[in-house]
Amino acid sequence: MLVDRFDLKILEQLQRDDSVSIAQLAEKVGLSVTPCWRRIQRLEKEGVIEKRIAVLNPGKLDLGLTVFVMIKTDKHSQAWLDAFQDVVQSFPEIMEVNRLAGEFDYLLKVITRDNAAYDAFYKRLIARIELSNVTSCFSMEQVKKTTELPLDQR
Amino acid sequence: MLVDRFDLKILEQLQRDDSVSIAQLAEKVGLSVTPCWRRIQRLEKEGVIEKRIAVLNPGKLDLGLTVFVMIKTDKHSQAWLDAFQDVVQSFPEIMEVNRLAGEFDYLLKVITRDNAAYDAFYKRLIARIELSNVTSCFSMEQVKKTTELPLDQR
DNA sequence: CCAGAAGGGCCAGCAATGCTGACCCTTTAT
DNA sequence: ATAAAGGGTCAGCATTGCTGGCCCTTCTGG
Repeated sequence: MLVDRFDLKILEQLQRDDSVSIAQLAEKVGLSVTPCWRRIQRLEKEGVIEKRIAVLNPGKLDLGLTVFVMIKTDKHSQAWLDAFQDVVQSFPEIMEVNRLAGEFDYLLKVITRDNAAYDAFYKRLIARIELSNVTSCFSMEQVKKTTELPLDQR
Repeated sequence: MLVDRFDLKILEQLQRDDSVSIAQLAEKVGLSVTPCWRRIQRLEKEGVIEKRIAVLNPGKLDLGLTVFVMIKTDKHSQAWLDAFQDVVQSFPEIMEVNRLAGEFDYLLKVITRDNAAYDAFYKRLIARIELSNVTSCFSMEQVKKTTELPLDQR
C-alpha cells in the first residue's frame, strides 16, 4: 500500500484542521464525498492517522515553562535502560524523550508551570534514577511551533 | 475567568481523544450534555482549546529522521533576529524552535526523510543565514512522545 | 433574611453530518 | 478483451451538533 497525492492532500488538511466536515474536505482535495470518506477510513485503519486530538494553549493553562534536559549516563545495561524508560513514562511533565547519537545520550523536553515546579520535578527525577550528567536548558521563547509534518518534503 | 475541575476533565479528555461525541464526553466528566457543550464552546472561544487536528504517524509517511540542531550566533541585532525568524518559519522541516538561556542560543527540532534529506536541508539552512556554531544531534530512538499537557500538575 | 446571579439538569426540535450500500462509468493492467 | 480498482452519483437512515427555553439549586452580597 502507498499514499498517493489525494491521500497527501487529505492528510495535509486534517493535520492542520480536523474540525471540517467531510463535504468541505472533499471539495478542497478535489474528490467527491464518498471516495474521500473511504480514504480517511483507510488511512485510519492503517495507522497513518494515529488519533484526533484537541491542541491546548499551555500558556492559558499555567504551563508556561519549557525546559530541555540533556542527559549523559555511564550505565549502559539493559536493566538501567528499562528503568529509565519506566521513569520517563511515569512523569507527565516529560513530553518527549529522544535517545541521541553523539555527546549526549538523551534529550528530554519538559513542560512545567514555573521555575519552582521545574525544580521540584528535577529533584523527583534524580531521586528516581542515577544520571551521571544533567544539563537543563531553559526555553526563553518559543520562536516556532508546529504540529504539521512536512508532507511536501516526501 | 479561570479553569475549574470540570474544565480540566474536559480538556484532559479532548487532548487525548477528540473523536468522541459530546454525549460520551459529558458522561465521562460527570456533566449533562448542555453544560458540557457550553464549556467546550467557552474554552474554544477563549483560546484554551487552540485547534482540533489529526496526528499522523511520521514513520508511515517516510519521515523517520528527527534531528535536534543546537545553534550559537554572534549576531545579536534585531535585524538578524528578524531574519532568523523568517528563515525558520519558511522551512517546513523545522517543527519547533526555542530560544534558550545558557550555552546555546537556539534549539531546533527538525524532521526529515533520511540522512540525505537532512543534509540537503542543512545546506539550504546555512545558505540562508549566518550561524557561528551549529551542532546536529541525531535522534536514534523516540523513547517517549506525548501531546498531552500535564494538566494534573497545575 | 432576601434577591439576584451563576450554573447545572431536563427537554424539545431542527439542521447538519456521519455513515453505508448500491450502481454506473472510466481507467488501468493483465 | 476482461477484470479489477477506484471515482462519481444518489438515496436514505441514524446520529450528532447545536440552540433556546425553563426550572431548580447553590452561592453571594446587600
